[in-house]
Amino acid sequence: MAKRNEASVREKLSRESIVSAALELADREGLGAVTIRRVAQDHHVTPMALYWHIKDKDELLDGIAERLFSDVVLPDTSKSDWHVQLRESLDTFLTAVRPHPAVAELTMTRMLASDAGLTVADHVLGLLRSARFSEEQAAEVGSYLLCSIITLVTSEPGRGHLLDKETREEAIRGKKATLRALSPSRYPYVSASADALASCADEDSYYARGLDLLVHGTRGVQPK
Amino acid sequence: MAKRNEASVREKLSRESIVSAALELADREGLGAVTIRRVAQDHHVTPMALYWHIKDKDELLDGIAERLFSDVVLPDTSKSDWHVQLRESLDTFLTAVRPHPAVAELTMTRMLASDAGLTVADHVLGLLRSARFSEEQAAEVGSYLLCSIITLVTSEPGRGHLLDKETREEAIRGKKATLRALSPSRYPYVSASADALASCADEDSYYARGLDLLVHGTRGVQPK
DNA sequence: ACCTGAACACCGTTCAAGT
DNA sequence: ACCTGAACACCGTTCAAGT
Repeated sequence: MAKRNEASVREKLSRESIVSAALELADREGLGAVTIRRVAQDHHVTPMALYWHIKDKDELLDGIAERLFSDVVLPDTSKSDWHVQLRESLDTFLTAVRPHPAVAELTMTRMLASDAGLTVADHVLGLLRSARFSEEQAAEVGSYLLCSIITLVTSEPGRGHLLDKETREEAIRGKKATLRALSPSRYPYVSASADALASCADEDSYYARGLDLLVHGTRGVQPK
Repeated sequence: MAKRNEASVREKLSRESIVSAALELADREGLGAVTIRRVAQDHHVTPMALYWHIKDKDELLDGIAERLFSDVVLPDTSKSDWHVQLRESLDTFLTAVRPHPAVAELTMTRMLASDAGLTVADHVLGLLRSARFSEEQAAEVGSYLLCSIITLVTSEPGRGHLLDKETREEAIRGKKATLRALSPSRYPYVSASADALASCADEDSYYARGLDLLVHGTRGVQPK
């Protein structure tokens, strides 16, 4: 077997293979690198070839978002309290999204545009309805909660959409330096928290606290 | 006085006037319409003229984000409980951002990149420190809270980044129809909440509940 | 100091044409 | 059914040149 580069290993052109290539590209080089022309290159094909399989670039982005949603493995509805189940469900969504921070934002506007996304949304809405939220309240809170999970990922300190490890650490060092150089009299709290603002010391506790905040918050606005 | 169109009314070229033009353009036609070339047109000037006043497009976006932060009027530190003050502070940020939903997302990654943004962040961090959050916890929770305010705006149901009123209402009607057409057996809760998922019935209560959720959530993760 | 003209290396997309 | 070639209307940005 001859050595093959990643491009030549691409399977036959199809909607699925196009989405896969785009997702991998985004994971490696960021969403900005995802270009009709670049994805076509990965398949050794002209840009226009893609248009046989997808309507336009937006449909490609739809496909990526759908991929993330279909990675969510919803827990079985159990006998636990609704807020325990809610935490589990949000956690599984988080687990699906965390490996793909560069494309996470795509899911925010596309939750109701695919079967996979609808399934996740319906599940969360169901839990909220079981906690006496009205149809309207469940809709607003539910979609906000899912978007907030995305925000947790995209706003994680130290995630500057930078991809390769060295560049990222270099950027974090720079950010720390900048923040530490700030006037402690003008920005006492920011300069005191400089390191933590530049990069997340412990990802797991960051995400755990984020989930706790959202679930506690939801309980706080529970009707009745 | 002769009638003048909006373009001819533009003042002399400067960093500030460029940012103003870009912000107005984004408010009218969305962030995608903000282009070096379009902003230059508004000033009756060639695209390259802008590069005398700004380094590149990213600096222009920085300027827009800074504008939003400088619209925030932070409340005086009062004798209220920290969580009451937190709610007030988040609310003033929300008030500053709500008129500019199309550019709200720009502030998420630029909070610590301008004096105005740093001032807001420092204020929130201070409140959290007063509630026994550690430097690290305050950093993570504080920046997440501010980002969550943005998310509240950008994920408001019915905000499809669409600008003119008729097009937007047409889009909402379409969205409602699509969601209502969904199989009630597969997606019982989504179809029951179809209308509320497509558009926000009462913006003020939506935002009030969002703020409540975040403040309750923060209290829920308060140390000790 | 401030702006222009021409050019470069990119985009997404259409449309007629090939097989 | 599936892909190509050429073209169009856009981008951001550089660089030498003008005033």
